[in-house]
Formats: sequence, structure tokens, C-alpha cells
Amino acid sequence: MFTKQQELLLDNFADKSDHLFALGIISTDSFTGEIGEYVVCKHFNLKKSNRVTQAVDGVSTTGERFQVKSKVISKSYFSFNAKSLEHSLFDTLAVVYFDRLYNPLKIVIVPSCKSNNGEFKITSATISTFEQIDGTDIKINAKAKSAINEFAVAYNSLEEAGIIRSRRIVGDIGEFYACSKLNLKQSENRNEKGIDARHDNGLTFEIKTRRVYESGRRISETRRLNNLVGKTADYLIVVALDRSFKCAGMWIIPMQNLTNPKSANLKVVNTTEGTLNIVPSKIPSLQTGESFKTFNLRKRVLTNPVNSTFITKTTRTKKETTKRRPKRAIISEEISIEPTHTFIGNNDSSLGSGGCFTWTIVIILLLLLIGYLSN
DNA sequence: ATCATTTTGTAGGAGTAACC
DNA sequence: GGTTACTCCTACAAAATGAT
Repeated sequence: MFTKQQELLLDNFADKSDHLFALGIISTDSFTGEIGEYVVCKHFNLKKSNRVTQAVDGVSTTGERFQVKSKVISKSYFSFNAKSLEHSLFDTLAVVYFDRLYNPLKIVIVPSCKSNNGEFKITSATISTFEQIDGTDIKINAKAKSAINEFAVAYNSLEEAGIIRSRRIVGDIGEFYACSKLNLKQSENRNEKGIDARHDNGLTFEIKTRRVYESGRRISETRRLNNLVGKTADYLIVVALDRSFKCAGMWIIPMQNLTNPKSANLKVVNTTEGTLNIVPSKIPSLQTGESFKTFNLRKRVLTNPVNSTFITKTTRTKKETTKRRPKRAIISEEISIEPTHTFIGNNDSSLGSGGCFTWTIVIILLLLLIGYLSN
């Protein structure tokens, strides 16, 4: 789905990201925050906290507890605000600003006692009241600095190539794969609750992506798909990526069939009823399963009365679509199964799933069309 | 005074790990 | 499996400022 050039950029990003990991600068894909913690800890000679330590990111030799916040800025807007930090748990807030190459531009120091009950505000109007360390005075060793810069270049090239549109690279790439594979439109508003993409047929999709590969980054084997509660999309699409961000599996699951949306294990693709596979699995723990064909066929599977949970969704979509489509058009479109994913429902159909049904339907419709044309 | 632009504030989203 | 801890980003709304 990506061009060769784009794949090279992704490979390069994976390499540069692993290099930062090897140098102990990052340990996850939340790279902005981790680079910031690294820079502040080095500058103030802090002992870096373990990853899940509440409020404190580093402690100085004298016991001063630092919380670090990081921000990449494109213009000189040195702003920061936080509503409710646990200000009693740390002594000093250090906000570090980076340019797009992750060169530190400034560190702003705010004593936690200066917060208004946990509310911190740095704006152009208030910044002069805080201690500031200029970028030229921030010391980072040359090796780390060049690794960070190279990482930034690799990241920026992904953005410039249109591969990603945010610093949440894993989710971004997953959405890209899912949308191009299923011909979906990404939600323009990235904040739209519960829906990442739509199809022309009216169906809605939530896309969850996980990068699944052997690495020292993860201690736990368990992978989760969190926070699917209340998601109103018709389908969940699960995308697995390999180390180089190549698609290593994709599945489509009726959202209603998820039994534990609060904290679903990634292995729901193996166990959830109605799951169909879009891209075969390259991950041993995730089974490929029955393959997804098109939305046409998918709809016929869904209208099977055996699984009543699908019926309400199917009915709604069917109504919308049939209103728009004259009957003759339906026949001609249904023949061309591959290029269009437009849903043409037959709600009375009790056909089950499977390839032979597909071909039966296609042949019948072909015969109907030939008959129609010869008249 | 009104409209346009810039800046700040907020809500909602992403991913992962630890603890129970 | 559920919850809560950590992380940052983005788009939009609202407010502030500038231009006519």
C-alpha cells in the first residue's frame, strides 16, 4: 500500500527510533515526552524515574523532585498550561520546548508552589516571571544530540511524505492502511468521538493499531485495545504492524460483538464472533481466520438471522442505500464486486458466508443482466 | 464599529505499563 | 479484566489583538 520510497522512509524511522532506544533516550513511542525527560535530566543531572512513577520524572542530587513536560513548537509560542497537576508530589515543573529537529530551545522552570492549586500557565504574558534556560546553555552530549536530530529528520520526512499527520505514528499508519484497503474516508476532525473513518455506504469505523514485534520495549506480553466503551462506530478495525510499520495483519470486527470493550485483549481477533480478516496475519499469536471479501458480501453474512445482533445495523444502512440507488443500477454494480464497496443489501437473504455463495450470486446476477440487456 | 487574524484554552484522542 | 498511572498531539472555540 506504500510505495517503495515510503517504505524506505518507514524503515529509516524504525532504525532511528531503535537507535534512541539503544542509547536509553526513549523506551516507548511517546517520543516527545521521553526526549524531553532525557534532556532535562541530563541538564540538571537528575536521576530519571522509572516509567510508571506518579508525577516525578527525575530527582536531583539534593532531592529536588522534577516533573518534565515537553512540547515541539513551530513558531516562537512558548506556551504551556495544565489544569490539575498533583503539585504536592513534585517541587519543580520543567517545561522544555523543542524545534522540529528536537533541538532544545528553552527550558522554563516553575516552582510547584507557584501553581494555583495545580494549575500551571505559561503564556507570552507570564513567561518572563519564570526562570528560563536558553537553548544555547543546555548541554547534551554530541552522540545523543546527533541521534536525536537524525530521529527528528526521519520523523519529519514521514510527515512530509504524507505518511502520517500527527506524532501518533502507529495509529496514523494503521488508519492509513485501513482506509486505503477498504476505501474509507478518514474523519477530517481528528477529535470526532468514536469514529475514525467512514465508507460511502454510511458505515462507520474505529481503527486501532498495534505494533507487534519482539523488542525490549515491552515487558508484558499482553496487548490491549483500550477505551472502546461507548464507541458508536459500526465496526472495529484492528491493524497490526511489524517493526518497520508494515502491515502484519488486519481484521474487521462488528463493534457490538466485542465482549470487553473497556479493555479488550488484542487477541479478540481470534475469539470475537463475526471477525473477518482483511490482511493475513504474520503474527503467530493472531490467527488469520475467515477472510473478508467486500461489503456486498459482508452484508449478506450479516443479514444471516443466525446472528441477530447485526440486524439492526444492517437494516439501517440498507434503507439509506436503497433510497439512493435505482434498481437497475444495483444490478450493474453488484456484478462489479471488487472495485466498489457499495452496499447493496438484500435483507431477506438468508445466505450464509463462503466463496461458493459469492459465485452463485455473481452468476445469477450476470444471467439476469444478460436477460435484461437482450430484451 | 466591524471584520480579520493571531493567540490561548479546552476537549478528546492516541499508546503502554503496573497494580489489583 | 478493570482501573489508573504515565506520555503528547490536534482541532476547534473563545478571547485578544490588529486593521480598516
